[in-house]
Amino acid sequence: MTQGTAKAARTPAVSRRAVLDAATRLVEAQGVAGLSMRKLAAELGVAVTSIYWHVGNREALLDELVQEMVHGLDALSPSGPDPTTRVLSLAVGLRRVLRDHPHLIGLVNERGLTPAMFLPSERALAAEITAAGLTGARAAEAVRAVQYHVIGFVLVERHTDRSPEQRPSAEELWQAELAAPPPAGAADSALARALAAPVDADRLFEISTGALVRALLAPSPPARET
Amino acid sequence: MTQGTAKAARTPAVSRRAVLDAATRLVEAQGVAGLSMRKLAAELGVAVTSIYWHVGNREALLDELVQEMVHGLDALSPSGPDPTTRVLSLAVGLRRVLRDHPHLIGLVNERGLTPAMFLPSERALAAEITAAGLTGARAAEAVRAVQYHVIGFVLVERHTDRSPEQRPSAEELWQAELAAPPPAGAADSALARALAAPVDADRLFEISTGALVRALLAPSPPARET
DNA sequence: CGCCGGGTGTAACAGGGTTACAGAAGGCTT
DNA sequence: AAGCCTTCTGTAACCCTGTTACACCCGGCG
Repeated sequence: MTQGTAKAARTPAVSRRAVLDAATRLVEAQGVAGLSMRKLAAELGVAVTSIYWHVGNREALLDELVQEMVHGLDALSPSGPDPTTRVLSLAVGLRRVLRDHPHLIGLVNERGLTPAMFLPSERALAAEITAAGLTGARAAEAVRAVQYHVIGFVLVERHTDRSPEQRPSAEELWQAELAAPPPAGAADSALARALAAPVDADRLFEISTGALVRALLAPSPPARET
Repeated sequence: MTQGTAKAARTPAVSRRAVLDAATRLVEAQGVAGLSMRKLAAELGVAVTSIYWHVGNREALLDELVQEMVHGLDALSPSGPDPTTRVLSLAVGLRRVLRDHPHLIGLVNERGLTPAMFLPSERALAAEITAAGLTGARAAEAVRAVQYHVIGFVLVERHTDRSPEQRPSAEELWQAELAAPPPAGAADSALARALAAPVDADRLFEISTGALVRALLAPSPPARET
């Protein structure tokens, strides 16, 4: 179904490509929830059934979008002199790609394509972490730790980005904390002031990822000595 | 609107509490998307408008649910002898609570209540990190790094949990990697085998969080010296 | 007694995904 | 050339969603 292998009969009003492009545009503009088959048809000046003809389904349409977007993740190559900075460069690149397609993670999540999506970066990470001297299960844990950290970070970022009006914002909450002097445990006013400031996501990512990677690639075993 | 302060006239068919409880049940069972006002009304044996009378809105209803659930996050207390293990215990507790309410994060996210939700844990983390010797901006960065890490980890976990059928599972992908010997960079077969195994989330969380916290609380400054 | 107001129900609106069905138009076979 | 077959489009409907205008019931109060 959907196209087959024969040639086009009449000159089509829309093509599968046009539908996919318009859908991409809609998703990028209004999010996944903003993609409706009727809106799509209206934007293309076409009846809804034509959409259904070219891409069979809303699910299938999203599937296709995800497949296309995921291919943008293949070109991740590390850079830097030592393994630590190379792993960090991979993490930074992965975050950048994920941030550039904010709806990608959600889509991939709904479609259950997460493993396939992250295989390329997983492979690159594995190579660098092997080069750093880790092997076997230790290396696998390090790979996954970095992956989870980066993906999770972007997910949190996306969450905070998507809610423009925070009822009691973190800033307000911590400024209230500053007002009431020392009844709770907020003794360090500099800390409270810093927590009242908005998050510098770039810097935070650099710091936390750097700390994680350095600790993971350190020679000492991951068990703590009290 | 919605109740006011007067006494009940006739014996009401449903109460605000009953609506909230039924809604909680529905959300826990079928997720946020599974909560529809009509389903809710049907389950309570009542017309839709009654739902609207007691809780004004779907948004308001979800708001209320979130408020109730968030209060379950207040009781997080650290345990352990040294700051590192105490911070780790906070991280573990936060992850446990979040995992126990899988829909909580999504709800809170949609409602923009994330800062309020995580203020208690933020406060506890700040206290422990201060006790570890960090101050001011450094301490704030550490607090947020741990927070982002834990929340992100749970988000990733939730994502992987919610998709039961992964088209090409990570296991299959890495086993295919094992079959083709050394054309790509997958030299370490033990690593590939480890990556082909399913993720042990508990262990991974312990390892990655431990590494992160230990690196963050280490005396050396977070800037890397190339 | 009549009025007021809390609480409920009926029915409708707009907007979503999806599809049964009819039709148009070119390519192909006979 | 006639006719069928396939591709593609449009109309109209079905069922779902959130939401609301309106009428209604019924206990308390003046």
